[in-house]
Amino acid sequence: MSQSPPANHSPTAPNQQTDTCQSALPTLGARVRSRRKEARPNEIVAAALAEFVDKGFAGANVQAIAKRAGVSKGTVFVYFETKQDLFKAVVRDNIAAPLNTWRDVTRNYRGSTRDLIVQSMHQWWTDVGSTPAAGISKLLMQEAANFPELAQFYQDEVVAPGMSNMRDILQRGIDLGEFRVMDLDITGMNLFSPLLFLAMWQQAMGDKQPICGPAIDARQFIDNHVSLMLDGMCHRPAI
Amino acid sequence: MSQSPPANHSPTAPNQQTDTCQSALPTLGARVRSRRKEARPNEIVAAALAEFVDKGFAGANVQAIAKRAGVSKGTVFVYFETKQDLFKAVVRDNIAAPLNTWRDVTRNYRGSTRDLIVQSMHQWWTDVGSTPAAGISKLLMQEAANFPELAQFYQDEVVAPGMSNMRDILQRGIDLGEFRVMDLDITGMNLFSPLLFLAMWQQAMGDKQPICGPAIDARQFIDNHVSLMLDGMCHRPAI
DNA sequence: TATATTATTGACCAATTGGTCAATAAACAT
DNA sequence: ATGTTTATTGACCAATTGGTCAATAATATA
Repeated sequence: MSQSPPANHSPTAPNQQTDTCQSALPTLGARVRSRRKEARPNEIVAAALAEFVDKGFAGANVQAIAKRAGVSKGTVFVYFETKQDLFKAVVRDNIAAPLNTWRDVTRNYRGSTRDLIVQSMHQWWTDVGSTPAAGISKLLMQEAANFPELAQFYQDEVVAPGMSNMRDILQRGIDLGEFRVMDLDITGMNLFSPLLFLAMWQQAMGDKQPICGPAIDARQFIDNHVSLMLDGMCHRPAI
Repeated sequence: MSQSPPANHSPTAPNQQTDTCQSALPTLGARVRSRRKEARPNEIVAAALAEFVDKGFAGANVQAIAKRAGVSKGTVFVYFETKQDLFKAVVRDNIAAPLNTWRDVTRNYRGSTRDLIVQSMHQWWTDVGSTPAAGISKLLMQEAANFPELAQFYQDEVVAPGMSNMRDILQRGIDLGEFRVMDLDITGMNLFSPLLFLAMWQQAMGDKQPICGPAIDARQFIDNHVSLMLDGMCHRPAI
């Protein structure tokens, strides 16, 4: 599209705002244009993550992303064909890495399954739940309907492996005689969903303005949750 | 499509798309314009709920809302000053009602607290979690940062009363000697957050395309969750 | 130093869309 | 029938924004 008779410039020239870049750090003497082909994609994706998590896909502004990344809008479209492609790159780049290291905890664990669950959850919180990457969950929850292929990707790359890990943990507890027999899928979700919820909640209400009532302490939340899920709320004598 | 320089209009008249209404049911012989001042606001809010939940605030299109409501875009702006005002009306109108009837269950209950929890959760799922109103939670999770006053409103009108209800239930269980002593706030969130998560999850992945792996059965999910939270996963003899 | 290469830019375009308002037609009054 | 009121409409405007591309300046090369 666009026939663009550009010639020298602005032949018609009415009123038009310009897309000024205004790099983040135009300090005196600093190079005005820097050429760093290798670094750009990651910087742009990082900037885009923040903007998308903040505003959602439709609300995100490409120029704002460019500004955050310290480049012009044109540069963004050099490295990513469209806004949608950039969005997909953001999702893909931010969900793959942490999951594998998380699963390794399960495989190499020696102690009781109770301790494994506690440690596994704290680890997930440290590596994912408390990081900007947790915003991806919030984001996909909103945009899943508009990006079915991304939802599928998330399902395959995050949800399925995550649930598989939870099943492994529960099965280990059953095999070792610690836990009673139960439905592994449902119980896995019951066990893990409060963490996902807390992550999304803090993304939405958390460190911004003090919107939410009392801030929730993640460590206390997790410990209390595990205690309830393993021992229950009812009075019962220890075995 | 179609510049339509119709009749006397368009003095300047360049190329311009028209905002056609195209009412949902223009069946033959039907009145083309109907005047129903009283019914409009509710119809528009209902249509807007669906659109906002689907697309988010920024992604929602006022004309699409108007079409869903069977009116023209102009009519929407007769009843609501701006898109933001409409959004606020949607939130306000869809969260107040169900909560009160939900709390009544707690007040009037005679049986065991265990049964109260089970019934209360199933009731919430029926009245809220499984209805379009649950989309509000998903929506606010995304837009809270951009609408701090709405987030505060949600906090005051939904979160605080909801947590208060959970505290009442847990305290009842403790007073009746059913439950051990625990932190009411944290435990309340631990107990309820899986339901909220499931509601948002099904809003995002649920009945649309079969994106998600296996569909989650809410009844089974709730029953399993309550069983875990009250009795725990560990082997223990009944008291 | 001079020349070739290319990463980066920003003015520009085209399409979308929140919001306006004079014209219109459905109800009501006489 | 005739006139008055007003709920509804849709053409229109103005601002925003995803996306383009010829010009530009930072490198590499000769």
